[in-house]
Amino acid sequence: MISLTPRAERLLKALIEQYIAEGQPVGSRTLVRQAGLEFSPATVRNIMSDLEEFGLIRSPHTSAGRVPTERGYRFFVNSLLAVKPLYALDLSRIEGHLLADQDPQQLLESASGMLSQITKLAGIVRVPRRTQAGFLQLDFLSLSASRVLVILVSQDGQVLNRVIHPKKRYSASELQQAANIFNSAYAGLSLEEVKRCLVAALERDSEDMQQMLRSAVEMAHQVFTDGEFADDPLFVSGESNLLAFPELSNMEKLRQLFDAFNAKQDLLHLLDHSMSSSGVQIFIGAESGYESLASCSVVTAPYEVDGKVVGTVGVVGPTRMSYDRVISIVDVTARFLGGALSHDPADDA
Amino acid sequence: MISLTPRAERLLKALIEQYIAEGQPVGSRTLVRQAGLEFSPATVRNIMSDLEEFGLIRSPHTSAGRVPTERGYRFFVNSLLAVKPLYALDLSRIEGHLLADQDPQQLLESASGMLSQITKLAGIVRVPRRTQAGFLQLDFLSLSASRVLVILVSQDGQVLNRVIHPKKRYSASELQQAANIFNSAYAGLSLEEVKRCLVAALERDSEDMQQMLRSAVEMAHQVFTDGEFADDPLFVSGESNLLAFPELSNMEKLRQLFDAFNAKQDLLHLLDHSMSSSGVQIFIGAESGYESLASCSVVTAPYEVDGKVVGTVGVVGPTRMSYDRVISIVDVTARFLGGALSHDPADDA
DNA sequence: CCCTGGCACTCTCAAAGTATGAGTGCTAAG
DNA sequence: CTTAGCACTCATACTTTGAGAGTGCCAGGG
Repeated sequence: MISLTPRAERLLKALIEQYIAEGQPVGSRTLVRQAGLEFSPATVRNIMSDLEEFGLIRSPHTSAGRVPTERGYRFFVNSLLAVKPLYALDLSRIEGHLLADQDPQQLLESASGMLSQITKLAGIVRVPRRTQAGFLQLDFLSLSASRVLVILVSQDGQVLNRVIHPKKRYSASELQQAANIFNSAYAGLSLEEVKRCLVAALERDSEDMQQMLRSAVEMAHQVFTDGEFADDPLFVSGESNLLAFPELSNMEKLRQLFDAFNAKQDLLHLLDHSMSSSGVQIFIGAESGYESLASCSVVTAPYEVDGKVVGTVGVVGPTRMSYDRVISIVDVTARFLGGALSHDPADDA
Repeated sequence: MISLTPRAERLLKALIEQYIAEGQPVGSRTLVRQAGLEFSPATVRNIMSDLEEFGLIRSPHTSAGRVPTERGYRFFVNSLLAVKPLYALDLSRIEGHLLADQDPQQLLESASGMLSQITKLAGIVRVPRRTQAGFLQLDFLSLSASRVLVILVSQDGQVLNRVIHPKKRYSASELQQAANIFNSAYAGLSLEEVKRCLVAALERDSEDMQQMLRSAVEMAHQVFTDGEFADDPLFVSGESNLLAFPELSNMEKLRQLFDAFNAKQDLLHLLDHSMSSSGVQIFIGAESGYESLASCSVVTAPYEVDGKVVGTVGVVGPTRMSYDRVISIVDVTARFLGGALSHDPADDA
């Protein structure tokens, strides 16, 4: 554990705040002037020297001021940061955006857009995992002789659809019948449970199973396997905000970063990981463990629907970001979003 | 109309091809050497001088070679370009990508991804307008007391869903009944016709209309108005490919460009416009009419499903792109995509 | 009349030199 | 422990210089 004198802490805090605000390496004199410190630049230099030994700050080169290291940011965030309450303006903006429309998908998407607008960074929202949602209805629709459209609806209003190609051909009424079987058999279960039941049904000896039921199971199983959970479960917006930061103007890295936004793989892992703990989480630079997010920080917070954590909202930006402001915004957004998505018993009061 | 001597045309062609290949202003000597011309650099300079007067090429500065202007590219594309047949490799790659899966949404998305991969530019695909698709089924599902999930399925397998908030509360069976009314009344119509019918039904005096039917009409109408056609009708991919082009490394412009990709508004207009004419269309630089696409070119081709133009595929890149190659690729992609989406009578042969 | 070699000229780019200023580390005195 | 002072370092900006690429124009030759 790093332990610093109160003075050193104060200095580090001032330095990081100054650097976050200006983006330039900050020197001893500037720091004294700007932070109104009651000791001299020389003293500041001595303290800075200590901080540098701790690995909290570093000089980009011999005679430029100091810049926080990732470790410095981490210490700052852990020990020095006083999260300010949000301005009423921001609060009302968040609330306004999240109440505008109630369609879950739209809500999630607009949450992402809102995050990027307010923070001027990239906003990300992890869509609730379908596995946890409750099963509501399954539909089979015949599109052509060999193509059947399967529509799966969960209780929270999410709709998943996929075209499958069953080996055998089915009439419209057969399809209807199959759907009915499922809808009565699986009513009220979670999608995860439904999936388990399907696998179990498949493994059971099928001799005594109605031919129809068996086909239905096979069809439904096709829906549940293969890529089902990868169905665009992530909203990203405001990537272009990141182009404004000079520290990210390295084309090579920028490209990596944008590829990561497109592939979504890394981000998904990160968000899923963040979903397991509660409250705001912050990944500074390499802490995220993803090459593509080097020199970026990610601030996330899981959100709860009806008391259960189902997804995560977050923000991606350069390590030099206003952590206090971003943290509040992400935190509040997660709360509001959860609230807006929850099934209030007094639903339409 | 610009008319050039054959020699000047040949020279312009060589110059533009050289510039497209290298990205550097091309001088008289390089041109002679590279294109194997049988006259001297001095002669080339004289001709270049003429071409410059025509506004087909220009010098970035006094002593750099010449660079094509937009007008030059336009002339090149119109009169000089010999579209090469595609390499078998590319052909098979396109075909492979577009046959991999048959789900229409996935197909469109993978077409966009494939375009960006093969051209190393940004790929865009305009999703078929729902208005033209045939109506297949409508479903009302009650999510909670005041929220009803409406699922609309078109004959091509597209699924549209939206949550509405009817004023009155309905039981599950009432909802079912309403859906039945629609499904029988509107079977086989196009969505556009369905919409017209709904509006007409609303305007008709409702005294003699069953209360239930009336509510159903109102509900369905809610689905069809408000944002329905704006439902993400555009796939964009490979934006990050554009980061690799030095001519687009101006952060300000880059940002504009990426915002255009996100907002999708300008692109949509452009693609819709391109849908009205047939065959490959090319917008060079300012020709597109959109500020954000300045110094970019867009190559598009509409695709047909069952003989009707329903959407557009395209590619966005810097004005300096391999038009011949890109044109073939976009053209072929449009054809394959249309084919893959069409309902072959021998559907599952 | 068109082509070509030659030549002066222009302009960018890169390298090298120079000044400047911000900032440091160290030391010695308070 | 703090502070003032001083020598030192180094990035940055500016200038100079030379090289190289390329042009425009002219005058001679087919």
